[in-house]
Amino acid sequence: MSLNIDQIIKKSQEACVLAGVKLTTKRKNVLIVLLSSIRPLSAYEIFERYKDQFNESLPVMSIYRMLDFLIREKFVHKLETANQYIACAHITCDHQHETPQFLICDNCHVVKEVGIKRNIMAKLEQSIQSTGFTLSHQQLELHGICEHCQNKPK
Amino acid sequence: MSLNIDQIIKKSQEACVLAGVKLTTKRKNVLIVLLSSIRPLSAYEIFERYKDQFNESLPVMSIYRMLDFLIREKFVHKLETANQYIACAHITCDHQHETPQFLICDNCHVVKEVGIKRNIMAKLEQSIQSTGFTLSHQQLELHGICEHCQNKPK
DNA sequence: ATATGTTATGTTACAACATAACATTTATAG
DNA sequence: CTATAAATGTTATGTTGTAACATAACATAT
Ligand SMILES: [Zn+2]
Ligand SMILES: [Zn+2]
Ligand SMILES: [Zn+2]
Ligand SMILES: [Zn+2]
Repeated sequence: MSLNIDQIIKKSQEACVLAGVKLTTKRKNVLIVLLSSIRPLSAYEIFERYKDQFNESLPVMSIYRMLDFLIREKFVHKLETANQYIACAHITCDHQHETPQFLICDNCHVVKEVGIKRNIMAKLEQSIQSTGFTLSHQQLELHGICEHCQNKPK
Repeated sequence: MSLNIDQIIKKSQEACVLAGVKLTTKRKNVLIVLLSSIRPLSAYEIFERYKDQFNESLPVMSIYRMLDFLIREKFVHKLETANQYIACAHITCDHQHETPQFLICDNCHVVKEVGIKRNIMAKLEQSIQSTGFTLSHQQLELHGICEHCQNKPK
C-alpha cells in the first residue's frame, strides 16, 4: 500500500469517526482496491482484485454492500454510464466536494475527476430550474478521448 | 396510432429515404412503441409492449438491433444512466439536433429532453478542452425531481 | 431464371451487472 | 451477560446485454 493510499485511508478513517459510522477492515480493503487501480472497476473486477490483493474471497453481494457504504460516505463514485466504481479523487481535500464531472476516455478507459466550474454549473442549474425541474445526485459523465490517446498513433 | 405519432413516423420515413437506409415495418413498430410511451423503456419492456401492441413476439436480440438502427439514425436516444431507450423529442424539428440534455425524474421516471443552451455547452467544452480531453457522444443526463412530483404530497 | 451478394432477422447460449430474502456472526449498549 | 442492532454470509433470482452462428428477404448481375 503506497504512502499516498495510506494517507487517504487515514483521512477516510477520520471522516468515518466524525460521521459516526464504521470503516471496517473489509470496507477499507475494498476502498484500497479502488485506490490501487488507475481505472474504474466493475463490482466483479473488484471481487477479483480483492482476492488477489488480500488472499480472501468476499462474496460479490458483500462487495455491493460495501460499495453502497463507500458511496454513501462519499469515498467512492459510481459511473452510471459504465456500471463501474471509482475512488473519489478528493478524499483528502478539505474543501466541500463540488459537483463531480468525470471525463471518461472511451479508448483507454481512464477517468479523470474534475470539479465542474462553479459558474458553469450555476448557469446550467439556472437553465434547468426554469423548466421547473429540481436537480439532485449531481454528477456529469462525459465521454471522449483523453490527451494521451489522441497523441498516440492508432 | 395517434395523429401526432403518424406525423413523426412519416418524417422518419422521409429521413430514411434521404439517408439511404430502410425503416422496415419492425423497426418502425419499435419506434412506435417508444413514441407511445410517456416514459423511457428498457429493451425488455419494449419487447413486452411490442407483443401487446402488434400481436407479434420479436426476439429480444432483434429489439436490440432495431434500437441500434434507430439510435444510429437519431430517432432514439439511449439513457446510459438508466439503461433505457426513449424516442427523440425532436424528430419532426427541421433544425440541427443540439447536444441533448435529459432531465430524468427519479420519482415518476418521466424524462424531458431539452437542448442544452449553446453558450453553456460552449463554456463546458472549453473548460474540458483545457484539460486536453476531447468530447464525443455528447449527451447530458441529469437526475432530479420533476415539477409535477415536487408539487405533489408524498 | 438463376446465381450471388447484402442486409435484416432469428436462435441459442452465455456474460456481465445487480438485487431480494433470509441466516449467521459480530459489535456494543444496557 | 444478555438484548439489540449492525455487518456480513449464503442462496437464489432478476435484469441487461453480447457473441456466434443460421436463415430469410431482397436486390442486382449474369
Ligand atoms: Zn469525488
Ligand atoms: Zn485514453
Ligand atoms: Zn433528441
Ligand atoms: Zn416526477
